[in-house]
Amino acid sequence: MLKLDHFLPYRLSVASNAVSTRISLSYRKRFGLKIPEWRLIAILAEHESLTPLEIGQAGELDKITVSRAAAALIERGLVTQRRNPGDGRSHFLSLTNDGRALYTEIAPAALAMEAELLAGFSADQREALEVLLRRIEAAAQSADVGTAAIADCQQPAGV
Amino acid sequence: MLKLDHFLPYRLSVASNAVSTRISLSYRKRFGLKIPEWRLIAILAEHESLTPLEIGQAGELDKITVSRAAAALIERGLVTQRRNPGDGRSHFLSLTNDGRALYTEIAPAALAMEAELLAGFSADQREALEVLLRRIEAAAQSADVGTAAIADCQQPAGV
DNA sequence: GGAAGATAGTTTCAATTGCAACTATATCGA
DNA sequence: TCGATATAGTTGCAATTGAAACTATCTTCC
Repeated sequence: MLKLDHFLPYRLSVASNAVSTRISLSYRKRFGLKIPEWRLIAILAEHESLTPLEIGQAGELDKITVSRAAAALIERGLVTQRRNPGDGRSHFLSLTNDGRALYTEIAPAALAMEAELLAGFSADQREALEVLLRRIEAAAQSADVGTAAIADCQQPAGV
Repeated sequence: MLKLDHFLPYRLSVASNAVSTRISLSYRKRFGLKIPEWRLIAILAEHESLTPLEIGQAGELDKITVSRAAAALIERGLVTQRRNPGDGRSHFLSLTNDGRALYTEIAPAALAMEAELLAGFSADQREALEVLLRRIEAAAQSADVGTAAIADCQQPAGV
């Protein structure tokens, strides 16, 4: 019989919510960033210049979320827009100097938080955890396709 | 430097969202249940009769969520309320026969879904995953306390 | 070269969610 | 025993979120 307490989707959700709540609080309080905004900054920090579509693909964000996060960050002067010469519907986003400066502040804090969460885990355990999470994700997504053919599916945000 | 793709909170969130989305879709389509409603049913199936407060503690649901889920389930005749002789502010909730019948339909489906997600995982791996998730959850929550003393804190739902 | 359909991104509207305020009951202390 | 405070649960309101509709541009095909 099913025991909720040992049910994987439940445990996964509880763990993820605990982590998200903790991090979200911290980003918001210290930097005034919501999670999708932070995620957008992290992606741009790694990729220099991307279109909203590419950002969505890189960070599992739906296009609405990217659009709103980008608007907020542009407003704050952390991100800039450039025309995309190859496609007039689109545009490139990149970090401003201020955006980059903020990132160099946040990144260490984020890594410290991660370290705190993983304190006491061996390198092997960390590696194993990542692998397991990726496999579960893949299984859930492939199952999605079988369940309901969702073409332009929106995905919820998170950390 | 931080790589989002290998950042634990990110991976955890992405995996959890993938699973939640998949399951949520399935529960809603097949049984007309939202996630907190399903969770409430699962808890009552294991505990016979509980107050909303106890349900919240058992299932990491905040009191508002329990209240609304219970109202919806009572409306559908899947759950009943009984006075709590020991405390007039509170009441006991339990499954009706219909509720129990629904549970016996859903539980196997839920377990099948879990099995699908964990297909190819060894028993050791499953065990390890659960342990890791619990430890991360505990770490995130103990950190919470340090960050902001939140007494009657609300928690987001999930699967 | 222009109509038909596809795609990038934004906006609008409805549903969900959470906080804060509220009601009702219980407990504590003088 | 009664006033003050705490607790269980609900409700109102504001903020967040997502689906669908919309605008603008691009591509295809006649």
